[in-house]
Amino acid sequence: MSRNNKPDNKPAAQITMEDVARAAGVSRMTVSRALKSDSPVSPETRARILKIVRKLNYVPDQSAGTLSTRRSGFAATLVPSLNNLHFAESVQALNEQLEQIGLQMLLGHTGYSAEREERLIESMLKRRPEVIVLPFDGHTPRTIKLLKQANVPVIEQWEVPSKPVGYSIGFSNWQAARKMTSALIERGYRNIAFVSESEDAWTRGAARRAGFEDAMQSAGLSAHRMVRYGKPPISIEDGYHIGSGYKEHFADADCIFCVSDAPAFGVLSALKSQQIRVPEDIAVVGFGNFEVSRFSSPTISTVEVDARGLGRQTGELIRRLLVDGTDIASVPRHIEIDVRLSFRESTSSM
Amino acid sequence: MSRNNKPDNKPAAQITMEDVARAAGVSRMTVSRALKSDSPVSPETRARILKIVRKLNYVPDQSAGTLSTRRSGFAATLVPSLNNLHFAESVQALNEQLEQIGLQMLLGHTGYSAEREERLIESMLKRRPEVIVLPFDGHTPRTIKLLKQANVPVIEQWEVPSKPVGYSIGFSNWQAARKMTSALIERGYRNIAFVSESEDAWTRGAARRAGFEDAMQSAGLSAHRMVRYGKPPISIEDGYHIGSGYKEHFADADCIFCVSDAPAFGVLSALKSQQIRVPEDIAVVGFGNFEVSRFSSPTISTVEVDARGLGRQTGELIRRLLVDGTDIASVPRHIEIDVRLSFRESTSSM
DNA sequence: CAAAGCAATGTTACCGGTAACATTACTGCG
DNA sequence: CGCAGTAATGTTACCGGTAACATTGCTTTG
Repeated sequence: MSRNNKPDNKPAAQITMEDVARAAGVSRMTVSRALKSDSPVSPETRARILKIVRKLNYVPDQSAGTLSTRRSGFAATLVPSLNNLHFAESVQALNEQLEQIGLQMLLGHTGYSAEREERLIESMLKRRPEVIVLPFDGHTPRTIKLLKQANVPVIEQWEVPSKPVGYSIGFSNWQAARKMTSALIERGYRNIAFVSESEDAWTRGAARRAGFEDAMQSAGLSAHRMVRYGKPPISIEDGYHIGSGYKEHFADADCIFCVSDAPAFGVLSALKSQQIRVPEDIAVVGFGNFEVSRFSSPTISTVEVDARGLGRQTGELIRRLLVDGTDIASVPRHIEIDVRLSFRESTSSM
Repeated sequence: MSRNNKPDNKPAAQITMEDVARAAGVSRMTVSRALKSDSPVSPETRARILKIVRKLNYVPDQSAGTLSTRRSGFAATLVPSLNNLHFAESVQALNEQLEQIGLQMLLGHTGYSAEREERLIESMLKRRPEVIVLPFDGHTPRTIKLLKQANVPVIEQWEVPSKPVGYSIGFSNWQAARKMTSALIERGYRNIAFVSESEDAWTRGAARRAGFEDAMQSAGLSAHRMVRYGKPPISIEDGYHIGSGYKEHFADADCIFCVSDAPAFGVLSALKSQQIRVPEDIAVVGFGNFEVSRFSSPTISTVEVDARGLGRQTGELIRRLLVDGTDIASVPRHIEIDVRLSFRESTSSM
């Protein structure tokens, strides 16, 4: 039992299926079958093999399996950043679904850069993922080519793509911001300022800003109160900095609409430290329904987005595409995530 | 050029190295060499091959490479949860380092469960990771056996392991909490309450609680004011709930030490809504230096922990172990992350 | 000028699994 | 009783790369 025939004292050779087969007195193939629950192996043989597998702590090498079956078991997943609870939560929810399907997530973050995205995709394609999940922020032409050539389902998240590569799941940030802006106008606000990142050419933030502008202009109001500061993802601290420039930016404004709850909280904090009352002197509005917006004082009005739900639904979509015997043609190309306006203490109730 | 000999109209065959070799009129091996920058290939041949590679959009299949070289290029990474900015940030920082080294992260979250951790490790071992990074929260016996048998560097993060499997990086949560508690006592607080999760048997929260208890007892004070609520990771909302029970839990306390900044913010928020003044009526202290604790009002005293730094240093450790020609024996088995006490407005300055 | 050295490329075998087909030993049935 | 049918297992080849060694044609050197 404790013999050691092989004199290879180099890299402490891994146990292979061959070792298990030898110990069980069967062929490799039978071991392979014993490990697949639906294959025809006699119960006794299977039991014997599984016992040996456990004893030797044998762990199959999936690279070899992948090579043969041409199924990698990988789901390539990109997010803009993990440094944002929304993305982190959606990744976590997606990961839980993937585990159930038996897929391993390959994670990367684009850092809001289309070039980084391209590099990441290229490097992940080497792993032959069975599905590719990525944020829609606009892609480089080469990225699009790579995605198409990969020949696997592509799922774009968060924003509704103008020209979808494959499937998509999310909501129109433009419309959501427009809706919130219109609701604010309806509540009597006229001089609304908008706070967003300074470099958001490709992000959802830009779509929100455009939605804000459209709503203002449609109502005959000016959308010139624009504050751009901080790199995405814009932080509480960035918001605090912006809020500290109240006199400069917001002296004649009656409401500050922020591109996300993080800067909204920061703005709020800065206003309080200047004794400016919210919502009496000025209203503050966020986007995303981060936990902090529900427990700040005053609580922050915001656009509620269900990030966990988005991750979960992405997982369900993948299941339908890869696992279930679904007729692929019947799977919807786009899944709309609904958003809700939530008015809290940081805006007056009229 | 556009011939299609193979009649396999099933899975739209991927382009392989053979295809490139044929197009370039060389052998597979030469193509393989042309793609490795340090291999001896004539400049002209390499240029010709690379041109074809680009034209065909050839992407090598890394499973095949892995099988042959026995190097997977994977770094298995586990975190308790992504739903916590600390972990999310450390993962992001680690990922940035891994990319530079050319490693792909395999991510999983344990959900604070040792059984889930075991399952995840088993499944990741199938990918033959070159390094395994995981939180130290205590492991199942089988997990430890699997880790040792994997025969690759194991790095335990966040807490200093009692019996390290391999390398470790982090700090003693026990000592950090003890230090903060002692400092609070020194500042005159006597009736300090401690807020933590209800099910933290294996988490760093338990270590912090023990450190608190030890400091209190060493000072001859009672550590009986314990509030346990919420599942890890304890949230702002959990903190709010706890803070709402002020009369019940904290009527005779002069300070509330929370296991993390999230519940501290929630507690603070609940106290304010009950017109209880912080720090005049009672002090509030957190742990972790989350961004929110620097911008709440009052700002929250806390234990500063550099999560990004921990992730980055983990990456550097991996580089030393796998890439650099370092003498492995010279690599330290443990890297201590230093923590700092940060006193802000939520505690009186004495 | 022969022998040695070297740069560039090719050949063969193998990594560790699984698909596909082959074989073997039973079982049931006309 | 012989043959078809089936369950259990074995054999062979292959997935797509790369390690290791072989080969080829020059150049260098004593």
